[in-house]
Amino acid sequence: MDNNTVFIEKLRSSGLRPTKQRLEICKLLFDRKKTFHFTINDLSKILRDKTNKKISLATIYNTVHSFKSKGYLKEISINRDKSYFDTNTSNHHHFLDINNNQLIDLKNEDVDKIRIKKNIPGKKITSIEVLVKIENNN
Amino acid sequence: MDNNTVFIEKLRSSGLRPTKQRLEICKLLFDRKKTFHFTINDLSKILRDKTNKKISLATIYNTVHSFKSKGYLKEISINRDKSYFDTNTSNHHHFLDINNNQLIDLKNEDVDKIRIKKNIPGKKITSIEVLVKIENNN
DNA sequence: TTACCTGCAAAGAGTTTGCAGGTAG
DNA sequence: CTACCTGCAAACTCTTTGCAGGTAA
Repeated sequence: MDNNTVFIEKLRSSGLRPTKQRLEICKLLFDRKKTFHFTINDLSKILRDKTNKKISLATIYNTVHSFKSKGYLKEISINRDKSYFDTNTSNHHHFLDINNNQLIDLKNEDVDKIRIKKNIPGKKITSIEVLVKIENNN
Repeated sequence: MDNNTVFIEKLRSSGLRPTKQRLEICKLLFDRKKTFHFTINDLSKILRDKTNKKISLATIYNTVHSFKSKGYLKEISINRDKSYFDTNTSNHHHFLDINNNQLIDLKNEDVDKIRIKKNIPGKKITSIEVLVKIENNN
């Protein structure tokens, strides 16, 4: 199964038709070995540089949000300036370098298992996210 | 030393003159036993209800931000819709109830000490924040 | 009196939405 | 052919800023 088929499948399963623009987005997001952290604005700029034409924000937003709903992308809340997305959808934590606002994945084995000793009646835990802020040593 | 004196001191040490409006804000933020989590919008509404007049957003923003810089308030990033602030400025973690977007403090002893086994050369860790998302059990 | 503050309204940034023409199925 | 998609621009939300009159010291 080649990449293009995979992308079309990803789009269809997210309830989206495979269009030229969306396939470009897929290529950028999913055709890579390493995790990719990005904002909508990053994505828009990279797409413009790569394809030499503008893919409209409406398209980028609807595609990214559909992927997020389907679980193909994860949203990370690190500040309220922008939304950050992560192509690594597994459970994992992050470093945030506050000197350049860059996210770095922490593998699960890099963090001891976290045990929460408090329980809220009637509620269950759905996720545990650790954000480790780092800065230059100087 | 009565509360008012404390508030005036807090304002002055944050580089702000004690004005009627700012003292109202102090009363709301610091005259309480339990931690208070709020957004600027919450604060604005509560102040309007309490004092029966509108304290302008400009005043609320500049006061809250000065308190934050001085370390009297802490900002918490949980999503990009709004900025959340916390009157508990000690190191601690949070539950986020995703059914009602409510924050609940986790005392330090409720979470095992977190050890990060990965090291980024040239960088040092400045903080470790855990966000535990919870939802209704049903 | 002087520097700072307040309230208002306008400006900004990121995101979302409505619409008219275009494309996948 | 129909439903969905694209690009554009306008609308929205939260936050920040500029300004003119007001207030603390």
